[in-house]
Amino acid sequence: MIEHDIFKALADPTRRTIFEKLARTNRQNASSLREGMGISQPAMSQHLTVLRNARLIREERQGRFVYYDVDPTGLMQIVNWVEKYRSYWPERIDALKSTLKDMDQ
Amino acid sequence: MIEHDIFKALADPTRRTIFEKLARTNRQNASSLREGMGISQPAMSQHLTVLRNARLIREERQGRFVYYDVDPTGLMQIVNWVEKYRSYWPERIDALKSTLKDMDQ
DNA sequence: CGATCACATAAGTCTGTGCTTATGTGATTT
DNA sequence: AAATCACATAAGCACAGACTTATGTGATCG
Repeated sequence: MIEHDIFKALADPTRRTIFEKLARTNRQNASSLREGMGISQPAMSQHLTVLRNARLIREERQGRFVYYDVDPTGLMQIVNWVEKYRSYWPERIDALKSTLKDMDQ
Repeated sequence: MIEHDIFKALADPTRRTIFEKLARTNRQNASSLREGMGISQPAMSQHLTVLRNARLIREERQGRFVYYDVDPTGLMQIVNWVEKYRSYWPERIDALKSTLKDMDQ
């Protein structure tokens, strides 16, 4: 089940950080992603494998480097999942959205 | 962090089943939700607490019964999260969506 | 060709969590 | 009031998973 892999992958805060970091900078290899994160090289490698299996990121090998970027497939799977429950979305979506934005502060 | 609670909550297959079951039937109490799920009453109680804390469901106490239904707040938080990465969505969204639908079969 | 690099895999540890049984709590029924 | 119900909480167990150090692998460089 792909959606299971996605939610599992995003349930870990370190992996969400990696994903968000990768979403800001267009393309990065494993080593440069690791900078400032305070985790070992194997830990990063394992996290990247989980994110890749969930199709949230994809890799592009170039010599001895492996570059990563966001894979839209995983994101679209999430959109697909929430849309199954669209009937529960409130009518005034924009109002709720700004409320949620305030909650983040 | 609310989004952490949401992804954690949805990372468990039993909790996704409960949520989906609840989304199909408008309102149900804990006992009737438990039917056919093969888990103990405390397990159900614990799962419902996790889903409620993530604001994916909400409760309405009525005497000794507790009825649950889908809380739009959690769903909207997910929409909010994925929309941060909207720039990565492919141009031909509909095409990808039908591809993903085929993958589910 | 040997050394070094970027990354993957192996193996072990420790914490988190999903489950159970047992028991508590408050509302309802008889 | 006592019994029963619907559900919550406590405590303990077993497995999953996030981390580490050690080592393997394949590409690049001097």
